[in-house]
Amino acid sequence: MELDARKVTILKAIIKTYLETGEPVGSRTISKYSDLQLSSATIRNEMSDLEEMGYIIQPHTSAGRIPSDKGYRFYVDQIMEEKDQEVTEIKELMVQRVDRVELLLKKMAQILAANTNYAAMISGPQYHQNKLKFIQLSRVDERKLLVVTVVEGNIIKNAIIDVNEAVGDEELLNLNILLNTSLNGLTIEEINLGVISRLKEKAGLHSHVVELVLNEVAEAIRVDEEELEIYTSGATNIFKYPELSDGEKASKLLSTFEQKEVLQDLIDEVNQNEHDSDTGIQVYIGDEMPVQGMRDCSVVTANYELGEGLRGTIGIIGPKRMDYEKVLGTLKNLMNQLDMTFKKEKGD
Amino acid sequence: MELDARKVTILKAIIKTYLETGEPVGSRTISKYSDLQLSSATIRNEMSDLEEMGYIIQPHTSAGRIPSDKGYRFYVDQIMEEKDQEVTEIKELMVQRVDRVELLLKKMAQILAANTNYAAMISGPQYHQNKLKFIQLSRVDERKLLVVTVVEGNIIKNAIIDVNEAVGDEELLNLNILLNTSLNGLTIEEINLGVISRLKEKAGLHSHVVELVLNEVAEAIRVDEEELEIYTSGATNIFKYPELSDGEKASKLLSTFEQKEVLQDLIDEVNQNEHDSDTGIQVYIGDEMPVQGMRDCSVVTANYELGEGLRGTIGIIGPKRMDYEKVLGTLKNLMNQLDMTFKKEKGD
DNA sequence: TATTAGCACTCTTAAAAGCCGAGTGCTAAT
DNA sequence: ATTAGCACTCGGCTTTTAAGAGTGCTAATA
Repeated sequence: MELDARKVTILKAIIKTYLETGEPVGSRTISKYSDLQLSSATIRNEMSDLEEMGYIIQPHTSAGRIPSDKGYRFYVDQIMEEKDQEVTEIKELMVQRVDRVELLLKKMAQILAANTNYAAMISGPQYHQNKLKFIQLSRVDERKLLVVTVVEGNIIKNAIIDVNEAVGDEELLNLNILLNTSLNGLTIEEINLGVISRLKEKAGLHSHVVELVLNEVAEAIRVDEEELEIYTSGATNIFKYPELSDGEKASKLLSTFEQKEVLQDLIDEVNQNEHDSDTGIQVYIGDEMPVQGMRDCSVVTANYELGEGLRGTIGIIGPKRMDYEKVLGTLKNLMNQLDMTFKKEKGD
Repeated sequence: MELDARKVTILKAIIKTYLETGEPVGSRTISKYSDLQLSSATIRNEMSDLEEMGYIIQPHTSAGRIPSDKGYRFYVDQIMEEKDQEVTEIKELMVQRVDRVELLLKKMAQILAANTNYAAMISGPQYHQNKLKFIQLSRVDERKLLVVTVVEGNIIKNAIIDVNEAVGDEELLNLNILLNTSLNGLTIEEINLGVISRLKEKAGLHSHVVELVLNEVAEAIRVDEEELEIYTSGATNIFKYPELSDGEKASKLLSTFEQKEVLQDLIDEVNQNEHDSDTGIQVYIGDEMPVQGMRDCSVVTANYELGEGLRGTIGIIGPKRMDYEKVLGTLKNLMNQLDMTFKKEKGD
């Protein structure tokens, strides 16, 4: 059977209506609603076809039709091509002074959740490829040193280490100079054994301290990786959608959403796919969802990038009947904003 | 009417049973369950009395009784006196290397939620009275300086500031020395205008930089205050309690729990009361709860202290029929662990 | 006098029955 | 190819019914 223009129109009308109401939509509704002047009987015939083709489903005889996952997929693919703008008020909020990436992400999650009325998640940046920008060693106690590590993108990590040896002021200064001249500009991967042993050699007496410091640098990265920095917001928005908010489902869903590991899995999965590499936006509908326990939902994901190689993932999670247009619009918009903001900062 | 020993026994039995089952408990149950050998009829009479005295309630005629808030209160006060130990496996988890307070708190919330099967919240430390321990200025770009602030308790804050003037290496060194000699050991409040103007004077040429740095120091504190650092975990545990998990209530509750401001209000309230100043543990039951939207719950709060003046609040939120014994035990235990850990570190 | 047995009564909850209406599928007419 | 019309289906809602748990009261008992 052919999916001709009229069928497409009707299918779109069905999905759109369903997105709004959340109720199965019947032939009469479409007959009145859509601009093509057809009787409900005709619509019924078409709907029958559409059902046979797998785009819509009847939850039970004598109910209207609801979109199948395939139907949603069709719809999403359609508007993916069409949409591209729509300016939201995210702009103003972005202007606010943000000095820590963490804060920015938290805020972004909140904005997204508030704007879309769905749940939002944002993974913190994973910065494997990042260059070390700066190391600073300072004494805070007799035998405690503060190690501050700054990597490209101005991500700052602190750690306090116990050293068993006394380190004089001058020695400390030298260590700082040594560390910075040797390591700055290198990526994490580039700091290999060769570099390290050379470093220790030069450090002479205090090679032990160097070792501790390097541990901290590595640790800072490592911790960050396994720490699953994922910010979420608006989880309770799901209560706005009856089909998700009955006890059983809500419980499972919220629990899933609370488990950062699971979200991490989702993000990993998403990053492997990357099939719409243009914008990096992907949509998973229902059973397409890689994560068990969210099979009643859809998720729209996007990759963001803050400056050099600092990239992470955003996800909007909502019911299958989520307003894809709006979500896609909002996301694209946010991406633009981020781009602008960080281009500007870079240009400064 | 007198609350004699037998009434107390019966009351306790009722509450205990109710805590386990979550269902109204009838006279027959108690008659069989409790060790005092009485017929259900007698129990009924006593229950009637207890109801009249306000300790228990009949949700409707011909249902069993459930504890009133007053009843819970009685019960809690009883075991408050009794309990004091019970070692959990929190210990092991605490041993894990924790260098950032933030991480520790997150982990604590998780442990508490997992251990109790209720929701847990922990407020970050509020450190008004804290002494500045150390300031470090470093250059990261031509015109950008990194300001690292360490306060007592090894809380570290970073900020990057733009300076419009070039600052040479030597000048930077001098500024560092100046800042540290002038400010170290002072509390935030002690850094007043007098100190500041003296400082600027000494800084001479770079008084502008000093100003920026001080702004950052202040900002670091301020941000922290309004940033509402509250960590939560186990919100979805409420689905384990049918009386909380019906759509309406669950939604309201979880939303409340998601709003950090509200939780902050709760904590503020708690801190004003402080009536059991011994352990700082307080229990709010039902309508005693300062926060609207959690009136169907109870919350057990405690104050923790990490080292000098670094104090915050912990809350366990669950149904009114929460296992007070366990929660109180767990909390006290955690307090001890914290004390031990930080005493030890201090002694090191 | 305190306790207990017994019984009628109440009220909730669960299941069953019945009704309503939206929506379909099919047929016949246009 | 489209439409009108009609019988039929089936989920959701309300009402009814039944069952069960628990009480309160009274009268018997120790």
